[in-house]
Amino acid sequence: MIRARLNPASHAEIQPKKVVGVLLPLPLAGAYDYKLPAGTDVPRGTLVSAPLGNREVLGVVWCDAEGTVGDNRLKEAVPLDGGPRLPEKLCDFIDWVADYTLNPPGAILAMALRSRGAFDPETRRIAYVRGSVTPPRMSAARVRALEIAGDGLARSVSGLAEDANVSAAVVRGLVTAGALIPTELPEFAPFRQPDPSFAGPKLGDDQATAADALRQAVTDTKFSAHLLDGVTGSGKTEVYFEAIAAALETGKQVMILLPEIALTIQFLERFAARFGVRPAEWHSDLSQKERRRTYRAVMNGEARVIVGARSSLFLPFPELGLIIVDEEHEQAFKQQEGAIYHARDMAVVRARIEHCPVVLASATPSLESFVNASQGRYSHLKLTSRHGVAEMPRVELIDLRHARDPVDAEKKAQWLSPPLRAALEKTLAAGEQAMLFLNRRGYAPLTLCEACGHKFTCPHCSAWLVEHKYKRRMACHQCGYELPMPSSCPQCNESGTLIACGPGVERVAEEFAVFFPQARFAIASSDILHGPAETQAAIRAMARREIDVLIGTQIVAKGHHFPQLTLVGVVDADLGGSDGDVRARERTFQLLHQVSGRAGRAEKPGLVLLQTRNPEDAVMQALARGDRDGFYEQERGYREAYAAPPYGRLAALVVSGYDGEAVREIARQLGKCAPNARDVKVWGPSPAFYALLRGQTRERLLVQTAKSVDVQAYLKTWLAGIKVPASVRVAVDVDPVSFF
DNA sequence: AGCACGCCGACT
DNA sequence: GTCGGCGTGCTC
Repeated sequence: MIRARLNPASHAEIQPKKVVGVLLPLPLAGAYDYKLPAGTDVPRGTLVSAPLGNREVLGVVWCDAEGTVGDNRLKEAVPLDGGPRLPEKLCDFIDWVADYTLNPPGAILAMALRSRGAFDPETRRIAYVRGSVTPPRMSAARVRALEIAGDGLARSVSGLAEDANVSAAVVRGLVTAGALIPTELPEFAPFRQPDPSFAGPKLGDDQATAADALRQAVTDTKFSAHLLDGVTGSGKTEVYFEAIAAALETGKQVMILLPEIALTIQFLERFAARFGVRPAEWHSDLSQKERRRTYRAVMNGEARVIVGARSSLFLPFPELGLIIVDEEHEQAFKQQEGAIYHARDMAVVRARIEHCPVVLASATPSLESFVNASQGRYSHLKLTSRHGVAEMPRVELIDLRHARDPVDAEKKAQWLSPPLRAALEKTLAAGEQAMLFLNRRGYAPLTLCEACGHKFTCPHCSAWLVEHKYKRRMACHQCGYELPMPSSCPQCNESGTLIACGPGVERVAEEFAVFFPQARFAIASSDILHGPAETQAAIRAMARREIDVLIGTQIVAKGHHFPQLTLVGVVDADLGGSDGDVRARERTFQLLHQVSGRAGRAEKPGLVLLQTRNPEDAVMQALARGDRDGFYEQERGYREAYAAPPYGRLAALVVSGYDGEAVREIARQLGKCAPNARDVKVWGPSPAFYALLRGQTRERLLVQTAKSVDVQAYLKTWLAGIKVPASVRVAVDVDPVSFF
């Protein structure tokens, strides 16, 4: 890091050096006091280079000096060259998130500074153009290189070598000979600007109404929150594109949050079709260089629209005018590692701080957003009709308790019931496509030995090993532990005694192939399709009708449009039904609703068959009746009755560490020393769902309070009363969404 | 997060 | 006798 020294004027020493609080991107309790160079003062947000121990770290001028450390011990922090500064509203946001999540502010700051070298001075690229000299000795390679360079474009040595299909040595030789002349280019190519009027929208009536409301909200330049609530295929994206257009027209920046990177690829295309260029991206897969480029472009305002994962929340937008959270109900928005936060909720907070609107879009909103909208805190923009002529699919339940094969059936099916098979047959005969959905990777979730009862479990996690027939291995889905598929039982050494229990997508596919040997099918799950490119290829194969049936997990649940897909079969609709999680029912509904939305998106009507053992269950009934709002109302009622969120607050403490006894001891102590307070209940400790995860023992405590209680204050008091050894970690999860 | 300081096993 | 394992603790 470069320390810029100001000119040491002779009387500078006389002036007292100003002392300020500097926040370092480290999990320290608070800001550290540093002196500033004599005669200087800089505002909050200014980036400095600060000596810490024997090294020099990046820091941010944050607050007034605390004065708790003696003046003689204070070191000097030097503002970076060029005076780069984080926007003050970002600093406010970081403080807010730190307070809310009970994390040290430095840990949150670290998330906002996740681009190494973002503040280093910009370098220049050397590129070469054709000069007037032609060297006396010309080879075929030289001729080719100079011919290519003759177009006037400036190229790097390697760039020209590649374009002309010559070696880099040839190019370097031409440089030495003076035939190529060096020029300087900016370090990065500039971002191309999205054009709000590139391709005007074609909106239906309710889309236009919603779009107008959002355009208005953007031009109001004040905080507002909007639930953009529309069934699958109703065109939510086109609607919020209009809000984006409005933001671009008024010179504001836009942040778009998507739950996972896999979805960004097709999003970029849609965006480009509307605005002429792809938006800038921000996610963990970016290279060092791309991060630096994008971070700088956001900070200097060159990047107008950023689409990204939850970490985009902490980018230094100087003039943010709109935040979009698409698929706002998705659990992937909840960061579970390190600082635990919910990106959707924090997006609302950032919008409040930035005085700009935030749009939460979903076909199946989170109950929290649904309640906020119905109570008027958010505007509720409903899109009711599907695009064009498509209608919502018919949903029917198959009661697995009765829909069995006759005992003497020749081929006895285990996972595909007779009604589902009949529907598949009919669909295939009509030349249409089908999808089978099972949210479980691999062949079988449990393998056991018939002879001795041995169950295959992960040595590092309290989880079963899942057989993957395709890879011929057993794998732990929690930590990635794998072993080759054994042929005999490791406990009793018997061979041929291992039996697969329960279905995974691979097993459903195997059964499907037995019944439909002519049908072309593909399995789509994250361990078979490696990365977005392969996923995209499978989706394309389906769209081109090279496949009749797609058998997949979550990854096929959203965002794809297959006009010929008229049947969706859900192999196990009860999966993940009742694990004591307040949100389990909501999640089942959301997932199945989303999967159902894949059927019948063009002019052909769709049919969805849900195989269940609980057809009376409210979730199944609501899905079958297509009564989404009825389900939400009922769910809202439960939450209210039990003072569950959003009618009460929850926070979890997760105690973890490799020393199981130490973990349980700290958890016990925490349970004992929980302060008594009005409207606060503490549950536990009890082992977490995965009591062992990646070798670490995990215990959980749950705090449930009335809405009026200051949970953060309660937790602070509680945690202050206990000394935790370094080998044990206590993570605070405010507003937990899962109980794993 | 680094990096140092500090107590217990296999090496020149 | 030392080099070095990573547990614990501090950095304005």
